[in-house]
Order: sequence, then C-alpha cells, then structure tokens
Amino acid sequence: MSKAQETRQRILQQAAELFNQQGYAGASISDVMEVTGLKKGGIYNHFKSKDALALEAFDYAFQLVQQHFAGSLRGKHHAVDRLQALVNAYAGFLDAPPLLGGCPILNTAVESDDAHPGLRDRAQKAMDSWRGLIHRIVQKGIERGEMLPTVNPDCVATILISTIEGAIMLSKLYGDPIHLKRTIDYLNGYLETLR
Amino acid sequence: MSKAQETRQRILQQAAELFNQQGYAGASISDVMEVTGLKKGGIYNHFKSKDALALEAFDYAFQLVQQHFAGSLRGKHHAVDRLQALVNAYAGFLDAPPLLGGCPILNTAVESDDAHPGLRDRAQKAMDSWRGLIHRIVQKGIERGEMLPTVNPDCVATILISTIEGAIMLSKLYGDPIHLKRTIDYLNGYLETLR
Amino acid sequence: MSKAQETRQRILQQAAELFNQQGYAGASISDVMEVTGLKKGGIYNHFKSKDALALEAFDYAFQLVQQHFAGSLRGKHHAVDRLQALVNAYAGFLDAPPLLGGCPILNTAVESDDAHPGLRDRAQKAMDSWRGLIHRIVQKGIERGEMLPTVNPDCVATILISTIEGAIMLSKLYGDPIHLKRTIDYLNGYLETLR
Amino acid sequence: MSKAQETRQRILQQAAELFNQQGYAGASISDVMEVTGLKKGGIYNHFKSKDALALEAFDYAFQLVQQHFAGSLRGKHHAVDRLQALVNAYAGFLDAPPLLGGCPILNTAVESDDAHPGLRDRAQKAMDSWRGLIHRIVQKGIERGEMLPTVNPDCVATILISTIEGAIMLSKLYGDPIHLKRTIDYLNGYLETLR
DNA sequence: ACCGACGGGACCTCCCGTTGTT
DNA sequence: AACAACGGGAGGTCCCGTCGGT
Repeated sequence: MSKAQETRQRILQQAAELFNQQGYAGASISDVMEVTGLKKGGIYNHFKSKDALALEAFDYAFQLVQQHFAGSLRGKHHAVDRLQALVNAYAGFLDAPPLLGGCPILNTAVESDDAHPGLRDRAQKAMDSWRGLIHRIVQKGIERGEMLPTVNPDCVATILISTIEGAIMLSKLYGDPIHLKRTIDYLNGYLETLR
Repeated sequence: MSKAQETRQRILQQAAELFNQQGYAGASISDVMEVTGLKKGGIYNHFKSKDALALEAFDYAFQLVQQHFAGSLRGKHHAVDRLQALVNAYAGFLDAPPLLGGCPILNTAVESDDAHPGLRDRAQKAMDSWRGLIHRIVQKGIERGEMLPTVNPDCVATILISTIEGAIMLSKLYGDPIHLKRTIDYLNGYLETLR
Repeated sequence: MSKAQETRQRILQQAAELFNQQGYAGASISDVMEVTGLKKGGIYNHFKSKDALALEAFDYAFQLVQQHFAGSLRGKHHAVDRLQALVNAYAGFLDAPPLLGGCPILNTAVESDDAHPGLRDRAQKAMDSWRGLIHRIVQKGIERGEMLPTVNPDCVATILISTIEGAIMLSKLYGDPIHLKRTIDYLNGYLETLR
Repeated sequence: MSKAQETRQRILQQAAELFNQQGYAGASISDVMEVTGLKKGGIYNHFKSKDALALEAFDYAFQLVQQHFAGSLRGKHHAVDRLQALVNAYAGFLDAPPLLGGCPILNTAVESDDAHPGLRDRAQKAMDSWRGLIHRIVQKGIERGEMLPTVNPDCVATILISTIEGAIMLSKLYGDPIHLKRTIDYLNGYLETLR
C-alpha cells in the first residue's frame, strides 16, 4: 500500500472513531486534524470535503463492524446457532469494541434521519445489509427445517436489531453493560423458541 | 402565566422540536431564532446560554413524552394491561408524535453519551424515570399476582425500552412505521406470556 | 440617520474605495475590516456576503461619480457647453477624485467582464446611465439647432466615453495626469466641430 | 525547442489567457493547473512563484499582441496608412483575438495600478513600447512630409491608445463590438485630417 | 520533468454571546 | 422584554509553496 493510501486509511480510521463518538456535526475538521496529526492541507488532499470524509468514514466503520460479525459466524451451521452467534457477538461491542463510541449504524441513523440525507442513505444501506443477513439465515433455516416454518424472517430481523440497538443505547447511556447483557440473554432464549 | 413566561415556554417548545430533529450540535442559535421568530436578545433574555436552553428544552421534551404516556395508563389497572398500554402508546410516536424528530431520550442519549455530560445526565434521569415506571408496574403486578413471580422487573424494563427505542430508530431510518408496528405486536405477545 | 445606517454607509464608503483600488478579488474581508475598524461580525451584520457588499459598494461609488458630474452641468444650457463641462469634469478624477482608485465603472467593467456576472450587470447599468445622459444632451442639442443634425448621438457617446476612460487608464498607469489632460483638450476641440 | 521549453511555453500561453480573463488575483494556481493539465510540481518547476508566472505570462501576452500588430504594418509605408493599419488591426481583438479576455495591457494596467507594482512596471513598459511605435511613425511622417508638421506625436499616441482601449472596454462590457467599430471608423477619419 | 503529499495559513462565513437602546 | 449592533473567534474550504519520490 502506497504511503498516500496508508495516510488516507489512517485518516478514515481515526475520523471514523471520532465521528462515532462526537457525531458528524459535533466533530470539526480541527478535531480530525488533532487525532490524525495532519494539517488541513493534508486532510483535504485526500477528501474533498468534510461531507465526503464523513461518508467514507461511515463506510469504513460499518465495514469494521461487518468483519467483527462475519468472524462470529465461522463454524456455525445451524440457523439458530448462527443467529445466536450474531447476537452474542454484540457483547463485544462494549467490552472490546471494533471502534469506540458504540454502534456506528445506530449513531449515524439517529443523527442523520432528519438532517443529513447523504449519511442517512449510507446508514440505510448498512442496515439493509444487516437485515438481509438475518433474513437469509432465517429463510435458510426454515428451508432446512431448522426453524419453525411459521417464523417471519422480516420480523425476526426487526426484533433482533431493534432490541440490540436499543440495548446498546441504554448501556452506553449508563456506562453499564448490564442492559446489553440482559437483552442478549433474553434474545438467546427467544431464538430457542423458534427452533 | 405572564407574557414573559409564555414567551419562555414558546421558545422551549420550538427549540425542543428543533434540537430533537437536528441534534444539539446540529442546530444553531440562528436556527432557534428562525423557528421562534425572536431575535438573539429575546432568546438570551430567557436562557443564559445555548447549553442552558438545550438542557431545559430536553426536559420540556421529556415532559411532553411523559404526558403522552401518562394518558395511556388511565383506566388500566392490571399490570399487563398497563404495560401493553405503554407499549401501544409508542405507535403514536410516528403517527401523531408529541414532537417531531422521534424519541428525545433516544436522540439525546445517542448524541450525548460520549460528548456532552450535561445532556447525558438529563437523559439518564429521564430514562431512570421511565425504567422506574415499568419497574413499579411489574413489581406491583407480581405482588398482586397479576404477573408471574419469576419475572424480573429490571429485565422487563430493559427489554421493553430497548426494543421500542431500537424500533423507533429503525422506523425513522427507513421512514416506514412497519418496524415499530412489528415490535409493538411482538412485545404485546411477549407481555402476555408474563401473566 | 440611525447609528446602524451610519455604520452601513461608512462601510460602503470605505469598501467602495478599497474595491476601487484593489479590485473585488484583490481585496479581502480582512482588508475591509482594517479600513472600517469593524470586526467581521459588524460587517456581516450589514451585508450578507462579500458579494452583496461589493455590489452595493459599486452602486455607492457610481452614485458618487454621478453627483460629481451632475454638479458640473449646473448653469450650462447649450448642448456643446454641457458636453464640454462633462468632459472637463473628468480632470478632477485625478486631481480631486470623488474616490481613490480611478473610475469605478472602468475598473469594475474590466475586472468583471469575463468573470463576475453580477458586477458586470451593475457596471452595464451604470454605463447605460452615462451613455444615456450624453445621448440625451446630443439629441436635444440637435433638436435645438445647437449641434449639427448629422451628428450621431450614439457615436458621440461611444467616442467621449472611450477616450476618457482610456485616458484615465493611461494616466493612472503612469501616475501622470498628462494623458488625461491631453484627451480633454482634444475632446473639447472635437466637440467644437459639432456645433 | 527542448521538451522542457515546450512545456514552459505551453504554461505561459495558457496562463496568459487565464490571467487575461480572470485577472491576476482572480485566478489561482489551481486554475492554472486545470487549464494546463499539469500538477503543482510541473508548474513550480518552471516558475518559482505565482508572481513570477504572472509577470512572464503578461510578457508573453504582450508579445502576442505585438506580433499581431507588427503583421498589420507590413507593406504600408505612408505614416497615416501605417497608423490606420494599426487602428484597424484592433478590430480583430474582438473577432479573432490573439488571446481571449481583451487587451492584456488594459486589463493589467487597470488591475495593477494601485495594487501590484511588479505588474504595473511591466504594463508600463509594454505601453511605452506601443506609444513609442506610434510616436516614431508620426515623427517619421512629419519628417517625410506625410503628416502636418503641427501634429504632436505624443498627443496622437495618447489619443489613439486612449480611444481604442476605452472602446475595447466598452465592447467587452456589453459583449457588443459596435463600440469598437465606431471608434475605429472615427479614428480613421481623425487620422485623415492629419495628412 | 513531473507528480503527489503535506504544511501553514488566508479566505469567507457563521457561530455564540455581550452590550447598549428602546 | 425585545431588538440591533458588534466583538471575537471557530468552522470549512482553498490557497501558495515545499519537498520527497519517481
């Protein structure tokens, strides 16, 4: 990787975390300068605007999260096992987070929904990808007879995601992982009932 | 109410909605001036800083939400009925919201958790109040034999709040109330199992 | 005049001279701050952008020039006398200029013609007004028999304005009023031939 | 011409036109990069600063104009013919200009007179050269008896240049060659009277 | 000879908050 | 109680110029 690409990647990585903690509107280019150690010229050489940087930084953050979860699925084949693995992987979001500041999709969705169409589109796409993953696991599970045929894949996706994201919010608000742990336990039980 | 108090109240009301949509960092005093029709002096006469206004505006928003839910409990006496009434009351958050921009507790919690201790405290207190309400309903329900004695009030609070807040986020992200509706149906069923 | 109007007028006056000397692109808001003694907040309170200030400053400059020439016509009734008075009034543009930096129409026309449509429009309107004045004087002169009926008012306007503006440029370039003086003498003679 | 010299020449040529249209202050190195297709390094390799480039670009532009006029003199021997040829050559400035943006001497003189001593010097030298040419033609014409001995060569130079430059400004301001055409016709007549 | 990355700073705009005035 | 004028500075963008690489 060329030096330029390295710098660009470093900016993305550090800006992603910054935006994830302070929000897009709450973090300034000066803040980005501080965390990257670069001056404005150095940053604007790689990204033509704060907006463009924010968009790419979100994509970077989402990709980080995706990798985190892709790993958790390895070796699990039963649909319910896979869903439980996904859910359990969220425990790491507070203990050993892929990036500080909580779930970037949640953060970005909440900040952008009424104010920032560009970011909102990215957050939607990311959420689509996540919902699609759950949907496919459930559907395959039904086809294979691993899950009850009455289960609605869309509903499962909505319930899992809602509960987990809400719990992340709660645990971050209180600085206490207990809320996330409770919902993870609960969701594991819920998933068992779908076998 | 004196004229001054009226003005103050109008500022709070309009600023609350503005902050709820654009976020604290994303909305400027100029924006507040625009929605209130007042000039700077008129606003700073009532609030000594943007921060102070934001704090009070959040309290105002939370109180609005509280009233919305307090109403839904009227006439319900069985614990499970009361919890279901609360849950169902959330449907109105998208159809006929007490204020635009979604749930202020969610929005404020997500924006403030890593960046704004003052707001974070307010959001925590608001959440405490909400959790306390659910907790009390469950506890009383157990005492009265309306709910299974094995039910953990803290867990119920965490699950209900997480799921609903996550669903609000989802529905706002997609501009589609379906996600919130799904979780409300689901939670009604979940609550039935606790009888 | 209110204090605000006074300040606004002072900004216009000083900015007009600044832009007339350094050009629109060559003068910064910092320069405007320096000559007015105001800070940015004070300037942007009266003008919403540098562009808006530049446009109004040009209008102000043109009005200054107009007053300068309107005065020179007083008491002259014969068409040729009036035209000569106009031409002679230009001598003052270097000795006792209404504002430093030469003729604002010339300066603005040259800077804006390929680059700044807004300013270009203003410069055109200003020039229209000047051409219209000469045109009317000539036309009335012909009607009254003060000037030869073969004279073309449009041509006279073009020739007078071209020659004077070109001479102002020359004299400013060399810092020497001789060029302007020569053309004024010459134009006085030229105008005599139209009697 | 070496490849380096070719590149240098290409930069000058394209920068000259750019500066002639947008002005020195109004055109940035980025603009120069765009029109030349080179990157910063490629430009600064040949010119040590924007200033140096601007100075040379002006010289280049002036030389272009000079060649344009030198050609018009070929085959004309009578002083008045030669002056008329010069004047008529200006018609091409709008129809088939040696470079876009009007007369570089006029543009540079107007922009630099109060603000840019370096450019102003160059513009003065260029103007000296033009005035000198007219002066010599007139003087020789008097010596040869082709022009009236009472004619003042300096005055003729001032009048011709002023009128033409002013007319270029007018025609560029309105985007209409009529003003330049009128003054050219007029100056041809004026020159006839000097025979 | 040319490119690309970057520093350091100027630019315009908008920000928050204060003050004097009505 | 509300406005209008202003200070002082932060924000995002773009600028000019340098320097290491190729």
